[in-house]
Amino acid sequence: MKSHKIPEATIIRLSVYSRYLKQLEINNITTISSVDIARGVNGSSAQVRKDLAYFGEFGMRGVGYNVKELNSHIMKILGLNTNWNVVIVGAGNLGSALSQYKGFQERGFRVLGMFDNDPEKIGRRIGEIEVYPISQIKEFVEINTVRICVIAVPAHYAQEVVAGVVDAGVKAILNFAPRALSVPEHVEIRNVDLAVNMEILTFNMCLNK
Amino acid sequence: MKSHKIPEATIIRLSVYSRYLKQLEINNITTISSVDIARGVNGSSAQVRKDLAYFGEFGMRGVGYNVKELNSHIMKILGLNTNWNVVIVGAGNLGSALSQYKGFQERGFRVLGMFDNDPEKIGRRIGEIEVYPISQIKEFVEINTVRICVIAVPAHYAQEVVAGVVDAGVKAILNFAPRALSVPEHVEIRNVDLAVNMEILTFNMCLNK
DNA sequence: TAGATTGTTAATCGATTAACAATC
DNA sequence: TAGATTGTTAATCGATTAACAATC
Repeated sequence: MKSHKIPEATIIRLSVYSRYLKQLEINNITTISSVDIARGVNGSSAQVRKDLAYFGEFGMRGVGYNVKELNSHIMKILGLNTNWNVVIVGAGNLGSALSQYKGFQERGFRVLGMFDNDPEKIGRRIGEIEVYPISQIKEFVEINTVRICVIAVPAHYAQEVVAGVVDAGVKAILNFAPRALSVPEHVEIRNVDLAVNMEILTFNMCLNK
Repeated sequence: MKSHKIPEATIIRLSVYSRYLKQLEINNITTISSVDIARGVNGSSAQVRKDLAYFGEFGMRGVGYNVKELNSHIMKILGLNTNWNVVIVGAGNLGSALSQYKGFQERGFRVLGMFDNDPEKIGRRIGEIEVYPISQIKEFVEINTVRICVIAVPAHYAQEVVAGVVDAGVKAILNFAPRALSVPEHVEIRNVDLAVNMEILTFNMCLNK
């Protein structure tokens, strides 16, 4: 893996390619060209080849890529050759929905537990997943080697939750709270801001008229 | 609004600034500098000023920006000086959670109805919001002047849903299904891919060791 | 006037696209 | 060999950053 400085956009696309390749695998397609990958994901073939070139040579000139092989390379690049344990903080509507989200399971993300501070919610089960008191998160994360935490709490709690889970040893945070959060340098964070996405739509709709 | 070609990244940031400014308003802060906005959203002050400069001059040299005024300008730029009617297709866990999501309501997005093809779900209510049969979506969208549709169905249904809602007159789609969708040119689409976000985290975690 | 902060320009940086030699 | 498609380089395009004159 000759990682020099990989654009984040490349990583996003690799993840999309991977899902598309998985689909092809299921349909028993064995070989595909960069042109056809591009078609499948609404991209350009030059970009597909460039994205892959950051990591090696996975194709065969004149032929294309072996679907299964290429996907397995990409999965490895993304760190998905192993399962990842996840906890979710916030057992509200969003947190509960995420705990059941099939798209996580399919890609090897296992939600082991949810955490909340509401006595009403603690002890309940959402599907297979139990809601624990937030006070137990540190122990839980340590015992279960959890590296990823999803934050689905109201915005004004989010920074406090970060402090707790970072202390517990979490290395990556997926944040759904609409607020900028500070994390130590060794912790990865990504914000999924649902309203922002809506607002890009309204902006563009307003432009086009 | 001197829109020439605005980077999408700028729109995303405007949306984030806006939410931060709202917070300041609530705390009765009346004036703020680009440096302090940047601090509040983990950005740079040059970028804040550049982003705003695409749309006009909203500040006062030597002083800064009036919080309330600036936010009102940004809201207008984003098309948020009015409410938007929304329907959600897919009344599963994710769709249901989104229908209750406070972050949408706060920004003027009103979810008027949910649609599904599962007889089990049709007729149920999630909070205030009723689940209707998908067959009624066209009529519903027309009667209620719905412009935005959220797609929260399994990936293999998504393209079919697009056809239906575009036909019904929807102008913008927020897609949670992990699949590339084709839409006519006059329809805006944005994909929120939850697994992709997780995978950027795992990629980065693997890089850092 | 002195200090602060904007709006804007120019320089830098980075990502995408196009083109093509290599090669199956 | 002819046709196809990769991997890679160079050219283009676009976004970010730095710097500073304008001005409150």
